[in-house]
Amino acid sequence: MVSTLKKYTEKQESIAGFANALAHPVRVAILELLASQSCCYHGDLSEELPIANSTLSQHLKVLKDAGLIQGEILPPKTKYCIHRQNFMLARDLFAAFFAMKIDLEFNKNGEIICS
Amino acid sequence: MVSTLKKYTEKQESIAGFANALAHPVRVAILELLASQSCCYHGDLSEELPIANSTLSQHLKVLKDAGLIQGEILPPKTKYCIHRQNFMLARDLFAAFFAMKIDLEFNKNGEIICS
DNA sequence: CTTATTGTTCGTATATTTGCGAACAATATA
DNA sequence: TATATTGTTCGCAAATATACGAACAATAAG
Repeated sequence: MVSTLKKYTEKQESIAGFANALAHPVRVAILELLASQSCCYHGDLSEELPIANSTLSQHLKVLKDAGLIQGEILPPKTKYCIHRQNFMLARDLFAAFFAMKIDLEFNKNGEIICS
Repeated sequence: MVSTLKKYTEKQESIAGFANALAHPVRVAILELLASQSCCYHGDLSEELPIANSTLSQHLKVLKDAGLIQGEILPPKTKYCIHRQNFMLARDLFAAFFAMKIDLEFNKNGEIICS
């Protein structure tokens, strides 16, 4: 890696990364389940979700790689929890992003007035 | 379509859909540019972003299909704006999602205590 | 009518995502 | 040691996503 030419800001990359982790409904569901129960075992999640066990493992890996959850192997079970600090980081990033000022002006027909 | 068996809730699907639109840094950048200038023409965006024109069109289509922006053809130019209502809807969905209660308990070693 | 301007769509190539079953790993138990 | 339990990883297939240049469409300008 000679030169790391950054095309986007760290923040943009971070938002995109977290968004990517949330870009599948089952992963949203997983996070909601983890949050509602504080912690969950793979087996608990498996019972609630309409996907194969191996597929669940993959989605959990995506969430883990994104930093939104953490896993702990307690053989023969595996315990997953929300990664509180990163989850809050994601929350703040999205909040800041969506707080962008959107100053649109409309004419009396409801059409947007552009400069 | 005989039966529409829903595997996930509407909200989960919506969050995943909006997240998918934000899952690429250039699309985050596009929204930031659109917000900062209220409106933008394709050409304005093209100058700011490190991608080919045709690629930009595709990303704009993703954002449009997700409902986050709206486009208006004013030949020979095309004007894009943030879709204010849907943008705010996305903001609220994410805010509600991230507002989930995460009640984790920790022991004195900083390890998470699970039920 | 020809040419220039501005974007979109098409065709193509490559990479990533998603999903599943089978095989495997690690431990506990009989 | 054999067996059961719990998940992960592997291998494969199908679908999507990403990117680009070329071709195209629509209008304005010469």
